[in-house]
Amino acid sequence: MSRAPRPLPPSFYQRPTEDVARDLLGRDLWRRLPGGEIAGGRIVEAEAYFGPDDPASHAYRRTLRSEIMYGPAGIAYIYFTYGMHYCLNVVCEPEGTAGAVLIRALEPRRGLAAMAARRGAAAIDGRGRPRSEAICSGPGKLTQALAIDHCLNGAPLQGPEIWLATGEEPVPDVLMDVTPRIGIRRGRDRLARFIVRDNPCLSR
DNA sequence: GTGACGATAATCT
DNA sequence: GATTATCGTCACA
Repeated sequence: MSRAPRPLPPSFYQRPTEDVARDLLGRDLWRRLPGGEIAGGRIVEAEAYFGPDDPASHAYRRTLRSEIMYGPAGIAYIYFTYGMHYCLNVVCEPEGTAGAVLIRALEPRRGLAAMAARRGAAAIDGRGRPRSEAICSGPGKLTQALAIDHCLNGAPLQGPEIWLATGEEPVPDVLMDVTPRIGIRRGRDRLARFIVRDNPCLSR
């Protein structure tokens, strides 16, 4: 007996950010692309960002941009950075407490050709086949592959444009690893990056 | 295989 | 005016 895949409910996200980040490994992220096709895959890398005590977090200071991290859980926080890239976060914690998880990498499972086409030459091999380890192996890559931009900032994560689901392939505890976060200057000491060890689709 | 570097614009001081 | 939760390309080994 198979259950229809159902989106993770807001209560999933209304917990300590670190718990959500760890629990997101192995879950599926799906996106209805502008053409209507469903694309996405399995989360293999995620980072937790906290509140006023975390200098790496946008919520270190409460500003117009970071206000969304203080809001209700279960919605998307998408920001633009380096003049070029979007990054996808999921807002966590009860309303009033800041926290979000940055989705950093997916193992592509569906819509590979469409995602690879959006990513360009770097995601296609010599024979024109999608390179699965190059499609969603980074926070900027996966938003490009899935057509995620500022228009989805604040969108609910229960669909229909974007949603997360239980996942068909859970991650065994022995394959989960924790490391410092990537690409930050302050807050490097904190172990808040969660990965599926040795997965070929991790970011660099 | 590694490391340096430029692109490019929103956000904040 | 400085900074940035990134990526692809280019040297060089």
